[in-house]
Formats: sequence, structure tokens, C-alpha cells
Amino acid sequence: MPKKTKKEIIRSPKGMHDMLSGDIRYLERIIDMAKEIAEFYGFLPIQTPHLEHAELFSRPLGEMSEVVEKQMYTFRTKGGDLLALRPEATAQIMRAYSESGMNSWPHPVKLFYYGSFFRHENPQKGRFREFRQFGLETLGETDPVTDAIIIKIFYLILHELGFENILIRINSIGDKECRPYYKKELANYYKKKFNYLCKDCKRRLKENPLRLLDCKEESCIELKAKAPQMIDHLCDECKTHFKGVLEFLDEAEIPYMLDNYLVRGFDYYGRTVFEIFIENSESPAKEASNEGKENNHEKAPIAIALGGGGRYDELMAILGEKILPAVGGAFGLERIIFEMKRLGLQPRRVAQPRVFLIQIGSTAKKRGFSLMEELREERIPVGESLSRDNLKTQLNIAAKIGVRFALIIGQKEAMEGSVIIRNMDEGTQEVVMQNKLIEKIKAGLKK
RNA sequence: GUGCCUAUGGUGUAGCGGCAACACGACGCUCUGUGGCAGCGUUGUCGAGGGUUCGAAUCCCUCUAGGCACCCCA
Repeated sequence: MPKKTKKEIIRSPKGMHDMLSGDIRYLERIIDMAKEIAEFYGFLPIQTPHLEHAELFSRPLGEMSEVVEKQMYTFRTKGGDLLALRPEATAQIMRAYSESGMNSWPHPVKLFYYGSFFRHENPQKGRFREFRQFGLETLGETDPVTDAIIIKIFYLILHELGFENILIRINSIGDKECRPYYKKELANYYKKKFNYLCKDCKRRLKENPLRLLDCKEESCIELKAKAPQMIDHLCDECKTHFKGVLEFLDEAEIPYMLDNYLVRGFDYYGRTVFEIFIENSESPAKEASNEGKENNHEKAPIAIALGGGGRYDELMAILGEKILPAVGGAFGLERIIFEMKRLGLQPRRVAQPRVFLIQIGSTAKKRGFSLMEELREERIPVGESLSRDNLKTQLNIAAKIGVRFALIIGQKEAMEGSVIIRNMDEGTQEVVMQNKLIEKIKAGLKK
């Protein structure tokens, strides 16, 4: 072992990073838009804790599931409780529903949220250990229109942000009546082809046959084409429900694509499942040349979904409460920021100051210090660099920001209670007494 | 958890065995009375540790971190 090691610089934990003003402007734009639309549709805000009893998540997801076993941040408190950093919001909202007595609210209860979630996995493109989501939940309603509203709001948010080529992939995975039957059918089909399956799929067949439909191995994709499809095995009620959802989407002219192979990992999902993508106009050509195969008749979406969700009518029962039908979904906010930047969509605009305060000398500095407050009270955004004393430097900064007026206070002005207003574009100046200043600036900015 | 790639000022890069270089940014000074300029300076133990060598940013090994993909997916 080395005798002397350089002092280690402390870095942010793996998969977690600072979000700086550049990205936050995008984040704010997304949140502003999402809130506006969600609130229009009658959704109420909710903020749930970042920590919960680990069991809240492990019970619905399964103690032995990979997510709970490996990806959840859990720890013991000093008091001995087993807590977890929240990996998702849905279970929290179910908990909040019963804990906060929402069963006495007018139904359906419609909620939206945004915030950080945590999962301990290897970071890669669009996947971090701390990531932010915006989500919607509608509790206490089975009507297919509620599914459609959730999807519509997600669609609208992206549309209003300026995204084009938004694609909703949608499927119904049945309910607890018909899905087990389908699963068995699917497993039977694949058992016969066992020797043709890839290594992973052989394992999937035992653990979660639905996941076989997700496999990207070419040989498995071929097998998938002839596999039994969920849509043919839906019970009548599920079929009617799914048809209803699609009719509302048609009515709203929301572009969607039936994807019979879209599945979600957990058993508590039932009926509607959906994911939202942005179609990538460049990638089909690229992929075609890479693969050199014919296999590409469907348009290629980007690899990662911007959002997804579905119906989970059975979740509340798993948590030990009365059955409460529910549907919801969430956006990955980092992923949307990434796509907005890639496609050149605009972040939130921040008003730039159009006036800049410049001071020379200690008396003037103090005058400037209090003048800032007078301007703030008048809601005139004003830039400053009070910590600088050099006139040229300050003018330089003012010029760089691109303000219209510089307010210059020097020794002389501080003494006589005046201010120089300098028009930065024209290079003209005017000396005004301080009691006329606000008026003059307001008039000047109007032009 | 597995595999592949990467690591040089704040940022983006060059150097590929022989003096660490360039651009931009930031900051300071020239500069306490007038801006976008200019000049000068500062911003580095080349991710860390070890090895090969007369000599390592450069070659080798280990570690760490990051990226990408797999696995898995909330």
C-alpha cells in the first residue's frame, strides 16, 4: 500500500449530480407547463416524503424482486425502523389516500406530483440514481375516460412544450381474471421453443414470461411474431375497457400505436399500459444500414421512453386496503430535458435586467447598496456588481449583460444626491436627482 | 452484477517516449470618472497508485470516476 496518498476530492455520489441553472430553466419550463395543464384538468398537487417504510414498496413489488432486493436504498434508523428512499410515487399516493382520509373527498381523486426518486443501479443514458419525475394519479374510478385523460395530459404537456412526432404506445395486459390464463398460454408456447430461446429468455420463462416479449435478440423476435397475443385473450370486460380508452384517444386525435408486446414488470398493473416516445426521424436509416436487414418496417422510436404508466386496480388490495381502482403515470424529467436540448426546444425565459447599477467610491457604494432596494420595491430588475470598484470593469459587465441603462453614482453624485443615467446604446448621459430617478427609468424603459 | 470505451487548467482540445501547448471563459493588474478593445499575469503534481525506462501525460498493471450497452425497470 502506498505510504502517501493525495487528498481525495469529495465528489457527488455515483449517479447523482448537481442540477445547474442551465438545466433548471428547462426543468422549470416543463413543470410550469405540466402544472398548468394538470390543474386545468382538476388535478391537485401532492408532495409525499422522500422516505417511507421500506415495506410500502417491497410489499407490492415483491420482497424477492430485483428492484427491492438490489435497487432500493434502504437503511435502519436509530430507532430501528427499516426505511427506504422512495423509488416511485404510486404506492406513496395510495398510502396517502387512506392515511389522509381522501376516501371522503369527491371522487375520483386526482393528484399530481413532482420530485426526486432513487434507485441504486448502474447509471447510463437517461438513467440516474437520483432522478426526477412528474406524475399523475387518478384514484377511485374505472371509467376508461380516466385512462384517456391521463394519457391526454401527458401528450398535451409534450405537445405544448413544442415536441413533434409524439408517439404513444399502448396495450392492455388484462386483469387478474384473464392475464394468468394468457401467461400460461404464452409460457406453453415458449416451452415448446425452449431450445431456440436466448440465454436470458430461458431464465425469463421461469421468472416472468411476459418479459419474453421484450427481448431484443433476433431469434427471440422471430419467435415473438407467432406467439399468442394478449389482445386475443382479454376477457370481455377488459376488451370493452380497452376499446373505450382507444375511442377517447381517437376522439382527442392523439396519435397512438397498439403495441401488443408492451408489458410492465409488475403484477399489480392491469388493463391499460402505455409508454410515450418521441419518434426519431434520423434513426431508421441509421439502423437499417447498421443491421442491413429487412426487419424494420415500424418506425424506430428513441431507445428510452419519456414517460409511461398504466392502470393498477389491484395495488390497493396488495397494500391491505379496500380495493381502489386507479390509473396513473409519470414522466422522467431528465429525459425530457435531454430531448428538449437535443431538439432545440426553448427553456423557461428569465427576465434579464435592463438597468445596471455602477458605483465609484465608498460613499457611492453605500448609496448604491440602498438604491438597489428602492428599485426592487418598484419591481425594476436591476443588475449590480457592488463588489467591484473599477468603473471600466462595471461598465464592461453592464455591456455584456446588454442593459439599456447604466446608473452611475460617483463621489460627486453621491454628495449631491443625483444619479447619471447612461444610455448604453447611444452613449448619451443625463444627470437626474434621485427623487426623479424611478420615474425617469420607467419612462425610458417604455420606449 | 457483466462487458466495451474514456480520463490533460473552469470549458473544449493538441501533444502519443524527450521543455505541458492552443482557444475560449473566469478572475486580477495596467485602471476611483466612462463600455464591448488591448497588454501582462493567475487559473495544471496531465484522475489516483504502482511498474517499465537514462527519461512517462504518452507504454504496462491495479484502482477510482465518467460514458455507453447488457441485466433489470419504478
